[in-house]
Amino acid sequence: MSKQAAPLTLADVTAEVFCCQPLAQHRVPAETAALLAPAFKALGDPVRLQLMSMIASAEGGEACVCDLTPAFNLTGPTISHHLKTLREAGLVDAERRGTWVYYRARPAVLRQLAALLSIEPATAS
Amino acid sequence: MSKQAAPLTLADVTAEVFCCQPLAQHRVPAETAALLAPAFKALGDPVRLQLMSMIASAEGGEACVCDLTPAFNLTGPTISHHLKTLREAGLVDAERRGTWVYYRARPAVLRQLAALLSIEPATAS
DNA sequence: TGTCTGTTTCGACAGACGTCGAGACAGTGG
DNA sequence: CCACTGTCTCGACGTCTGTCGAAACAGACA
Repeated sequence: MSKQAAPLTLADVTAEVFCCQPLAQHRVPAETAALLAPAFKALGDPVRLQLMSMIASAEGGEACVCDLTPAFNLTGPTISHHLKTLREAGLVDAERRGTWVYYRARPAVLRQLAALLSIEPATAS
Repeated sequence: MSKQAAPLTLADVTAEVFCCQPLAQHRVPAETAALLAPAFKALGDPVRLQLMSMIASAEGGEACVCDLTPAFNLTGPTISHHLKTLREAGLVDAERRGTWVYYRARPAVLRQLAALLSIEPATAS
């Protein structure tokens, strides 16, 4: 059961725990890169980027698949596939409540990614 | 010459000009998603994430391909391919000086991406 | 000029990705 | 219990991606 072999993804990480120095200050080590790259890859599709935004900006902090799907000219299975990708990347959590499934963003993970990309205004400017 | 058809990438944008509201505050419109997704996609590979970091954190703000390549167990052409990807994503600029080619990060673009992912600490928490 | 080193382009290949249709599963309501 | 709706999984398809080796290109230097 406990597949130790699985390379450990962001989805497993509590995200508060581990930390990222800004990209431009310290070289990202290989393990960190391997951990974080899938999250960026997940955001690297226009549809998923919009999905992520719709979920993160939804009032109440969560969005129903039934609201997400009609916003695109794509079939249900395709949207579901993209949502799964976001889930596996650790960017969102899903919860079923009755008939509908709700997705909500994981702010801590987004913050980590933002911190990694952050660039301090040039020293003393 | 002026291929209007070309969908306009981040590499063309001055990056100071256009702006990104944080993902979690306003829905990212489709055009913005199409513009920014390639940048995230480019960062969505562990090798490129490390390359980006090595370039951005290099002293003098630039890194030589000759320093980048030996840091990976990959062939020269492969590294060159990844650097091209970063270039086309608008994340880095390249300049040839004599024998060597130097890459430097485009901080404005990184800042844009960071701003997009940034999450304000929950209002009054 | 010719040769050498550093970098990129080209062509090829296996594997991953985005999309779809069909079907399976979950919950609600008759 | 059965039908209906919402969501996900499965299998398939064409395309894109990461990697390589071979070859082309660019500068430096003898």
